[in-house]
Amino acid sequence: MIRLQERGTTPIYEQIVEQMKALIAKGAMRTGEKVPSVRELSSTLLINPNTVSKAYQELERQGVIQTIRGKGTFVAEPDAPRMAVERNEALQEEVRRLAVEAKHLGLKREQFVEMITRECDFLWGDGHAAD
Amino acid sequence: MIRLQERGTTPIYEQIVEQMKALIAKGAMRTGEKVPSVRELSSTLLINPNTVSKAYQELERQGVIQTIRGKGTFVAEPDAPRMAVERNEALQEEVRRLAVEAKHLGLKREQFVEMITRECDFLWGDGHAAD
DNA sequence: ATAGTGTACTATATCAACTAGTACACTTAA
DNA sequence: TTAAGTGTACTAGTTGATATAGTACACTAT
Repeated sequence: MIRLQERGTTPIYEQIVEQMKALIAKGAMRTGEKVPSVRELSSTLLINPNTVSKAYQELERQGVIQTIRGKGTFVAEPDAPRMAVERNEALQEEVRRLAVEAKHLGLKREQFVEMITRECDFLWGDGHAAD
Repeated sequence: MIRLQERGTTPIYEQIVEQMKALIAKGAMRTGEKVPSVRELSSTLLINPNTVSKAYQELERQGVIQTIRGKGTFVAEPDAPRMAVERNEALQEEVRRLAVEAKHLGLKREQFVEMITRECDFLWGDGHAAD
């Protein structure tokens, strides 16, 4: 379900955040579904419970999941993304970075756009659906 | 020319690398042009010369600039991107991350594609030129 | 009661990033 | 030759994020 990369400097809690968001975006986990408990996931990944807790707190801060004390943690409803303004600007900035990187790699405009389009097909669907 | 963000955890040397690549991709600096010396840039940005040196070494590793001992550092020719395979895979991965983030932000497919297209227009040119 | 949930807290260890200072090898020009 | 400017290498030290370990608390469900 979640695989950690030992190599590289990306923090464990960030890897959990990204992969959890990817699973939800792909539809592998759906709204209201229960995610693994802090202790369960920490024992599966052989890491400290505090590290999982930190990841879950970040996910909740972004509105991706919702925690209920004593019950557990669940996938939140996708209607109200929090910090939308700041994260939108951050997304803009990352798009710029990626385009610059693509050009330095020698990619042509069509190659880059095609790379994006392929990923969009996977996430949003192939055709031109409403969402 | 280069502006550092105090806030945030992004290392200074990485900010220099990214901004320098952006300047070159935009055409603000052209092949063969001299870039500021290590000591000059470090004194301008009020940072340690070693930090600038580290950024320049990373840029040379990526084939973006070329250093000549005793003479200075210059924008390299864009013909031979190094580490192309690894960096291409890294670019793929980042594209996935961005698409996931965009979907979590509630963006529709067309909005995301439009955001990309706008940046491509800026870097590669508006029309459908060969490059 | 008991077990399972998320959370909070202190303490500790590790490592990357950054700074400071010094020194060396090289190129260019006076 | 001398002086100034280039990139580079090295040691030493500080800071902050990351992760771990251990303990404890409040809540929920059975």
